[in-house]
Amino acid sequence: MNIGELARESGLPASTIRYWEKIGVLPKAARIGGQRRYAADAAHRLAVLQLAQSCGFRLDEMRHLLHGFGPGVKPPHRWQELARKKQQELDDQIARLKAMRRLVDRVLQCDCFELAECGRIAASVMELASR
Amino acid sequence: MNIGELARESGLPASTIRYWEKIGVLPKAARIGGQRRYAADAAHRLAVLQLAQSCGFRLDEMRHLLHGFGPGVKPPHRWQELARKKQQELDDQIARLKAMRRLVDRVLQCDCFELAECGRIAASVMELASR
DNA sequence: GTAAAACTTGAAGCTGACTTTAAGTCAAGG
DNA sequence: CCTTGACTTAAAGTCAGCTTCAAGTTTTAC
Repeated sequence: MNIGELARESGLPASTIRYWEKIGVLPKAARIGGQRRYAADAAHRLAVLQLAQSCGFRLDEMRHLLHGFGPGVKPPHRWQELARKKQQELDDQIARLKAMRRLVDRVLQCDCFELAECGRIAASVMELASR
Repeated sequence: MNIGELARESGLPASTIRYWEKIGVLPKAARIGGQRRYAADAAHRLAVLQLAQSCGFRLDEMRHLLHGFGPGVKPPHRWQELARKKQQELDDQIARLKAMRRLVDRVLQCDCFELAECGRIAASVMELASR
């Protein structure tokens, strides 16, 4: 499989695949005549990376994700610290977004002319300040 | 009030206040001897903007937020479209994060050596692909 | 009156994650 | 064999949202 096919299969632009390889998120691909060749599971690995990315992993965190795989070591074991930390971050982020959702609700119910005299907005501002 | 006092009151760096003015998120402040002077409610307006920002509004969206205020028009009315759209965005993002949380859970319970043979990860990837 | 602190501006620099460009190399079809 | 399309690289450009810098001006305190 060359990079174009992998791009089509994974839904990522080829430029992104090259970029991920360049910064070490992907291992260096084997070359034939200078061009990258990928095994059949490459798309699967990319899918895992896309999953990780959409789970809020940054590229530098993702660099460590695929390294664990190999004979003798169960990767999830290596992932545990990373994943638990990320779980906490996700929980925090969900809580924050829910708070935002409530604030937007409250502002929508507001009916006043002046910012300064708006109790709902003031309350929201207080709530915000307390985080 | 000069920019330094406003910075202390709002908790924002002066550089950010200047930047927000420059890109039109804040109206141009009145000047005395070339230096910005602010009325007492300026900090409150900044707080509203910080609130909006932490509700996920980007700066270009925030540009419209303070415009509604003035005699005769209730700002929340103007905000409704923006806010409802943002509510939808927030709901989507919350749903996404919850899905991510489940996926990280699942990966943590995984116990296999190879990506390709991992049913849990594969299932997560499917779930990802379906969004 | 003078020195320090705070202000002013425009421009450049920063981070993260790419995308685009330029100039060149390789591969597949006819 | 030749054209066309896909590939290669390094380097520069992009976006958001600032921060930092340099050089100069204004205010404030003594």
